[in-house]
Amino acid sequence: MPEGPQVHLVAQKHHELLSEKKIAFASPDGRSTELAEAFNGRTLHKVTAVGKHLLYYFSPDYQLHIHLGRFGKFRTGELPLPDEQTALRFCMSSRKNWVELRGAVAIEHYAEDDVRRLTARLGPDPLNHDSPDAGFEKISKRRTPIGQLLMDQSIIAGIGNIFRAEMLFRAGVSPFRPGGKVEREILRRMWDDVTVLMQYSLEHAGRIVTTEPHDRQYPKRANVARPDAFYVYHRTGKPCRHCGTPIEQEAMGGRTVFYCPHCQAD
DNA sequence: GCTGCATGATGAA
DNA sequence: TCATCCTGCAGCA
Repeated sequence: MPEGPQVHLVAQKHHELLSEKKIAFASPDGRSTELAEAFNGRTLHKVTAVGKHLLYYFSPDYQLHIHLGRFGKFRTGELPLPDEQTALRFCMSSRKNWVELRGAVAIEHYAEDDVRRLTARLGPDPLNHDSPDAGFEKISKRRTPIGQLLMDQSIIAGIGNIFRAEMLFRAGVSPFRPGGKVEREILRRMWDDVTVLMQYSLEHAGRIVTTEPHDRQYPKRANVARPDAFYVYHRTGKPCRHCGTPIEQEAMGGRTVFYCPHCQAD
């Protein structure tokens, strides 16, 4: 499900719901029993996000690291806990609220060093007001297609398949152009643009809308189902909104990239 | 009921 | 580059 903004939104929400509360943990599917026991009864102080990673801070050596992967999903509610426990990986609750987690890739006990290692291997995150220079530097040294580099979390943290496709279209850059062939000025413009798009998503319940104008009215649960939210993502065969050329798709690094062959010519 | 696919990431070859 | 892990749902029979 999640690209950067949705993860940051989860961090905000869980912080509001659970910070400064004593937390009870459970691992109904038994995969994180040990961790649940180690954290049980501790007080949560802060929830933050870096790229697509979540960090729950209890104390320097008791931090909880969660990565949702492609399918991870949270649900929240007020006690009592729901009966349905199918595929339920993890549950955190205060005296008032519960948070359930399914499908996540990582639920881990992090000490200070682990957190340092994580942040060290992630590139700048547009939502954390990082300087993009280190990311630009890496891109300019590579011959790998820019479309693939943008998905690499060690180059820029938080971008996923939707933002990758949409930011390239909005910049008129072909996903196949080698990283080193994308001028610094263009990189800068793409970074600024995707920062705005991600910020918008963060402020609109995680909805991603890259077409203009951004203030169009959308129903609450939109996205892939909203055909006019995107320029190219999942629009294979449909006419480009700018030039009418059919949108194309291609496999790139095991993922599908969508682009307009005319507006994003090499 | 089955199949394939989806906003992710890793480790082996 | 490929196989693998994770869940849910659309599309099909």
